[in-house]
Formats: sequence, C-alpha cells, structure tokens
Amino acid sequence: MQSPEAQLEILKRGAAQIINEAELLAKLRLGRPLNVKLGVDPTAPDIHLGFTVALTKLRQFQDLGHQAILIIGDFTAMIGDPSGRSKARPQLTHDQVMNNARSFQEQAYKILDPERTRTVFNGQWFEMMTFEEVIKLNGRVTLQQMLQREDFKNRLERGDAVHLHEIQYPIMQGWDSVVVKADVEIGGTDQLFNILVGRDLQREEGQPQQIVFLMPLLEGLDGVQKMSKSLGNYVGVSEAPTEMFGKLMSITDTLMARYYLLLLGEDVPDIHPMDAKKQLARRIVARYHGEEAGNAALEDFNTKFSKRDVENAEWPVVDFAGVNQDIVSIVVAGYEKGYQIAKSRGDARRLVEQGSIQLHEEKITDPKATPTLAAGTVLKLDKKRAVRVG
RNA sequence: GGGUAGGUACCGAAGUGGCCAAACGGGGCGGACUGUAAAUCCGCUGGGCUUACGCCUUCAGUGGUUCGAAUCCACUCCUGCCCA
Repeated sequence: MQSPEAQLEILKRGAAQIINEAELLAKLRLGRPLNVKLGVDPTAPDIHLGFTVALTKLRQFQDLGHQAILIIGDFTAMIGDPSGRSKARPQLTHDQVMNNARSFQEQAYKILDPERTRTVFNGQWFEMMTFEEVIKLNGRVTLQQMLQREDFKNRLERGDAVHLHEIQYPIMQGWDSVVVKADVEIGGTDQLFNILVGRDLQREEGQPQQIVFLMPLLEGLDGVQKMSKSLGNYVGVSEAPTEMFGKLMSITDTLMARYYLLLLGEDVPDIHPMDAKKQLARRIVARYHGEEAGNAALEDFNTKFSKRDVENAEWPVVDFAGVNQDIVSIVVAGYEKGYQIAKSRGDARRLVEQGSIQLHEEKITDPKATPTLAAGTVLKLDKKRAVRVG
C-alpha cells in the first residue's frame, strides 16, 4: 500500500471538490481499508460514460487497497433523485427497478474490482422502516435547508412543482451512509447537498463523518450540457463498438481533453488531435468490449471515414427482395432493415434530393429513380450509415 | 372547495374565425469545407398520396356553432398561480 500522502495525490486527480482533504488524509492514515460508498439509482437499464467517472474513481480507491461499497438504490430509484433536475423524475415500479439493477451491476463490474466490492440494495433497510422512524429522520433536516438547494429554489421561482417525496431523497441517501458506515462518499458535483446530509446524519448517530468526494459532471457529446440519457448526448457502455467509437470521434478537441482526464485519468498525449482522439476512442471501446474490439473499431473507422473507402467497409447486409423499385422505398427499407430506424418517406425523399444517397459510388438525386440493386454493392444513406445489398 | 392562467410541431414560443401544415428561435438532418472536430457558407426540417398544379390528415380529448375553426361554445382530462 502506498503512503497516505501518495494516495491523496493520486485520488485528487480529476476531483472537483473534496470536503475536506485534511480529514481524508487523516482517514488514509488509519491504515485500514476505507469504506468508499457510491450510490447509484438504477433508473435505466444501462449506464453511460457519465456514470463511469465516479466508478473509475472508485476503482482507483480499490487499487489503493480500499473497500468499495456499491449501493444499488432499488428503493430510492422509486423516489427519484431531484438533484439538478428541473422536473420530478417519473417514479418507477419495483419490478422495473430490479430489472435495471441487474444489468447495472453487471456493467459496473466492468470497471470495479469484484474482489473489493460489496454491493447492497438499500431496499434492505428502507423497506422495513416504520413510519415512526421516518418521521424521526425527518426531524433532523429542516425545510429551510432543503429550500436552499439551487434546484428546488429554481423550481419554486419558476413555479414548477416540488413534490414532498422528492424532499425525502437526500435524507434517504444520507441514511445509506449511516447504515454502511461510509468513510468516503463519491458523487457528482450535483450530489453535494445529498452527501452533506449523510455527514449530518452520521454525526447525529455518533459515527465518524464521511468525506465528501465530488467528481465533475462529464459533459455530453455536445460539450455543453452534462451527459444524460434524456438529452441524447450520451455514450452507453453497452453500445456496439463501432457506434461507441464513432460517437467519441465526433467530440470537439476541448471535450477530448476532459474525457482524457475524467475517463482515463490522463493528459492528452502530445500528438495530432485526431490521432489522440482515435486513441481515446480505441481505449474506451477496449475497456468495455475488449482489446480486440477496440482495434477492430479503429480499423473500421479508418476504412470508412479516414480513407472514405465506403465500398470496402463493413456495413449491415440488407436483403431488398420485395421492396419497391423506387429509391425512396429503398432508402426507407435500408434504414429499417439495416439500422432499425424508422424513417418517413418524406425524410427519405429529402435525403435523396439533398444528395446524401449514393449507390455504388453514384449519387442518386432523383426521388423517382428506380436503380437496379446489384448484390454486393453499397448503398450510402447518410454521413455515417450505409448498407450492402444482399 | 373557490378564483384565475394555460395545454400548439423534437423543445421553447407566436398565432385568437378564412391569406395556417401553422411565424420566430433552439435543436436535429443533408451538402460544401475538414480531422465524421471546431468555425464558416448553403439548404431541409409533421405524416401520407401525387410527374406536377395539388390533395388528404393534424394545434390536450369529445361533441357542437359556422360556407369555413388552432382560433367561437359545451363538457372532459392535465398543469401552474392565488385564496381557503
């Protein structure tokens, strides 16, 4: 095990805020593995790279010899974390949650070291809590404290609803920390309030208080808003290798630096930005799909886009038998069969008219064209997609 | 429970009897240029039919008034605000 000071240096990398460093150092000096808590609410069946920032940090703790406690918020997920939200989250049923939790856990273990991870479901303690206990817990937090929060304040000012159940959320998350006796809790910067409530509750229970360890929120592909499913600017960890690679290649250079820091914990290598980006994409794909897949995705990208060798690249093979002869129908079928994307005929027609469609390297711009589809030729659909005629 | 303001396309937001498939902005998409980056320029952006002029459907839901409704009326559902 490394010295407490050396550990602190490593852990500080990429962190947005630590409350506070001196306390953390003191805990590291205890010489025992620390309980490092990370709570996740399985609100969706798969996680995206944004989540992995905290997971990656947790892994770093593990590598330094500490114990990860992964809390699956099967109970809290039904409430919905209001943090940073402009609306209440939709409440989920327990079945949905448990279903999500399973795949969630599986994906988290791609990053975490299973040997040093304890996974617990917070339904274990919340389900059996009595109303009396709930009330008692509520007595420890004031409405004023809750209302100081930026997200609630904004919603109140804008006249949007803040539901009472949402107010319970930070208390529940804080109670999790008491139950698992957390030494450190990792979270995004939007978790500041929730994690601080944990500290308060621990103090009331006579426990040592946890360190608040905040990681920056990872910007989504647009480079502006945080990565989130509902904004559609995310990269899912279970996405297909080529898909993942392509998305990562589309980010700006500034964003690339952030991804290097937060996803790989490194600085951008001093090479051509494009090569740096390819390395980033390759390594991330490799992390979730294996080295081989990473290299294959890189190669695929080089063929398709760097060399623009559309004809020799790999595309989904589509059988156009039974499809109408006109190009619009063909394009619609190509999207549907090759990519499971439902395009309207209007959209398809527009693509044709705007010169996006190519068959065997010939542009087709007449929506009335009825080209012959020779087997093996490539039909280019848009910037990123094409299909091979089967 | 009472009062009041609203529910328009992916989102925000105009429109308050015909000129509305619906201004404008954002987002998205395509083309050019590139490093599938950024920046920039051009174009498209509800769905279906049609070679095309054009036609059909659509503004929370249902029913009505009118030659004609997103726009007027009635009821229903949903949301905010004020009062209790």
